[in-house]
Amino acid sequence: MRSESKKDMDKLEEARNRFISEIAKNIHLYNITPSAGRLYGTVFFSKEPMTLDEMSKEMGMSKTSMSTGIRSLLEANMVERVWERGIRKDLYKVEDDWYKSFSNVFINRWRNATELNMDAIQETKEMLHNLIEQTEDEDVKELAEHDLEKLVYAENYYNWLTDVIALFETGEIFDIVPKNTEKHE
Amino acid sequence: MRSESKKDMDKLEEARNRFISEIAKNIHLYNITPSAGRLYGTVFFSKEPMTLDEMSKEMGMSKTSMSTGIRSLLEANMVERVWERGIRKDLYKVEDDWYKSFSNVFINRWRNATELNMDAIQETKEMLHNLIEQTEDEDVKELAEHDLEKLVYAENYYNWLTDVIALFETGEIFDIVPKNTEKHE
DNA sequence: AAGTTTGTTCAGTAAAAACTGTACAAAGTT
DNA sequence: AACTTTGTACAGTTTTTACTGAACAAACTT
Repeated sequence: MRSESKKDMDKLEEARNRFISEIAKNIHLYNITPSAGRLYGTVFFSKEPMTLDEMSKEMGMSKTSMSTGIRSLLEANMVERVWERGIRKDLYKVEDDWYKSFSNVFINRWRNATELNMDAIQETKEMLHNLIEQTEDEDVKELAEHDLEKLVYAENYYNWLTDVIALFETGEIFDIVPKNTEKHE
Repeated sequence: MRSESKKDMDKLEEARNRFISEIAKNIHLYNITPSAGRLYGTVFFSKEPMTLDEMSKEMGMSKTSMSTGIRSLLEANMVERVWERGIRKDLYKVEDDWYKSFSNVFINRWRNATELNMDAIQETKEMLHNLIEQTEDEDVKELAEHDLEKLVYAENYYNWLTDVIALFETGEIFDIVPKNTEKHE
């Protein structure tokens, strides 16, 4: 290999690294660690699907870390496992529909939180209703009623959020904001 | 105070705690620590705006933690400072427009990440263009061109995301998904 | 001006999370 | 059946993050 090519290959690495580092910095929005973010970037630029061993070598990190990193990326639907005839090792490539990746993450995370919060609201409301019914302490009663109002507000908010999430779930969002946006003029 | 009232007050605390604990569990979606989430819940149920000292006492944590916790909530627009005549201490209450809170968090976090990523894409593209122009290594050239294609795709995706974010920024989202949703039937 | 009250900075500590190497189980190869 | 290869569980270590108390600065009170 000529030293010239070597230098050019380094420049390519450098360019890729500029983008990978930025991904690593912002990936926490997907609840993914920076190093799993670098892993994502590495697989993103790879021409072929990668094995855990290749990732390990490329990243200079343990295979164990690759395994856990890839799993978190898989769970976020940002990476997928692919099969290739004659290859025993697991192969991974990035999910190539980024719109889908984003939607998946957005939906899963917010819907999950929303459901749990709504359950909590229902339970709390019930506890407060019971308390109001049985208490003889007027102050407590008043406080509980005040709390109930706040919870009803919260409930409405979560209903709204559920509807927003549904935009992404149904794909309706792509009617509102079309996918094939060309570069803004 | 009668022992009966004491027990009822405990029950109120218990009910509130059910909701507060759930918030604490899911607040990481806003990049906020669980304990700052509990703090939010505490202020949420308080009838009056609270001081740092009151929070400290209520939460059984240091005032320093209250200070940093409140700051993170302030930055997320989830809490606001209020003024009351004759009171020297800083008073805080929860931002009572949750739709606004959500939008703020959503907008700030995603727009910021999107801008940084788009900057990185521009820079990386430039680096790759330069490399393609000057390299004599055909393999490197091919790889760089391949990378460029991927970056163009990413660019389109971020344009789309920018438009989605704009729905929330402009408030257009409330035309699409109306706020005053009554409880789903 | 001296004395308080109040919030924050900072250094040290405690708790949590990320990473590694070893050991092992499952599946493939001989 | 013995041997390899491959991915993951687990225990220990390192790194990062959260929390605290002491010291301090700014603003208010006397």
